[in-house]
Amino acid sequence: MAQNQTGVSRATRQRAAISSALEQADSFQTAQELFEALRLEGQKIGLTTVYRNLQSMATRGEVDVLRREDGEAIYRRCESDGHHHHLVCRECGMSVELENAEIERWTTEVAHGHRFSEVTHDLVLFGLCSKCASRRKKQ
Amino acid sequence: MAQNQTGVSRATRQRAAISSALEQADSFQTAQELFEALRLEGQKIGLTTVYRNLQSMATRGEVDVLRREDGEAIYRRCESDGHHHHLVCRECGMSVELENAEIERWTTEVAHGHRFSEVTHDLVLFGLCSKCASRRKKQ
DNA sequence: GTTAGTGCAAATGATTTGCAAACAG
DNA sequence: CTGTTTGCAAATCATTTGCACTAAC
Repeated sequence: MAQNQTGVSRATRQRAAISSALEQADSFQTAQELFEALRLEGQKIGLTTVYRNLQSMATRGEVDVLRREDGEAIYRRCESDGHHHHLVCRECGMSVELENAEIERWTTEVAHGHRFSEVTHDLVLFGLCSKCASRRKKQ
Repeated sequence: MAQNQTGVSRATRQRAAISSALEQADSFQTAQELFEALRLEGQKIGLTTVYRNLQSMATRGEVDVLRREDGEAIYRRCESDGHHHHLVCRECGMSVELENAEIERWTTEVAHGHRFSEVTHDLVLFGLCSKCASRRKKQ
């Protein structure tokens, strides 16, 4: 958890590699997958470093974190900066960013109505993208 | 995963105890918490049994399963039988069941629009219930 | 009696942590 | 130089699995 005391953050080769890998990906992926991808592309990096950087990036809001149906965390660098939702392929992780102001309104209203405070919400749609669906048929 | 071959299911003391504990609870709780609660009330039961029963109950739709923000699974026997959403206190697990037909419509529409199939969705609101909020202020 | 269900101990798998070495500024 | 970041190995922690035993029906 403890990052550092000065609040300064250094530009390391590893962090750059992780950032770059995230930029290119259009899918949500697990820390382990990201780690393997980086190793395959020849990067020298440790799994721990991947976890630590993803965590700090998530804290800074630089990446989005979701939970797969099995509970494993998946990460993605999204296009839109603000709050939004996702439609995610449960097979390949490919995802689409979604927005719906109506839902935002409703959740706020409901939260207040039940006297809840500090409410956040997450809406995730898991399904099978068309690519994965047709790949399945063939086999 | 493999349950049994006949499809028959036996009424055991342990399953009854779990069911009863779930009936009484108005909160989502982890398997471990449920296990401890059962032990405290004097039940002789194993943690594995709790996990296995929760799993089969979830499969049969007898309990709802959610993921806490840290990824841990939480369970609850809900009032409404059909599909619904939840407002959950992140401190005590207390929860409210929610329904919103508009969201159902929208998610289906969006899923189709992006050519996704077999789409399921989950909307969870995590917050602080009024009890936990006031408990916090006092301390 | 048979077979489903239980429970312990051990295995698994993701994520975290301790700590010494490597590196950025 | 000085403090941050890394990376390995070891520790955690939830969850699952193997297997011998117990208990439904």
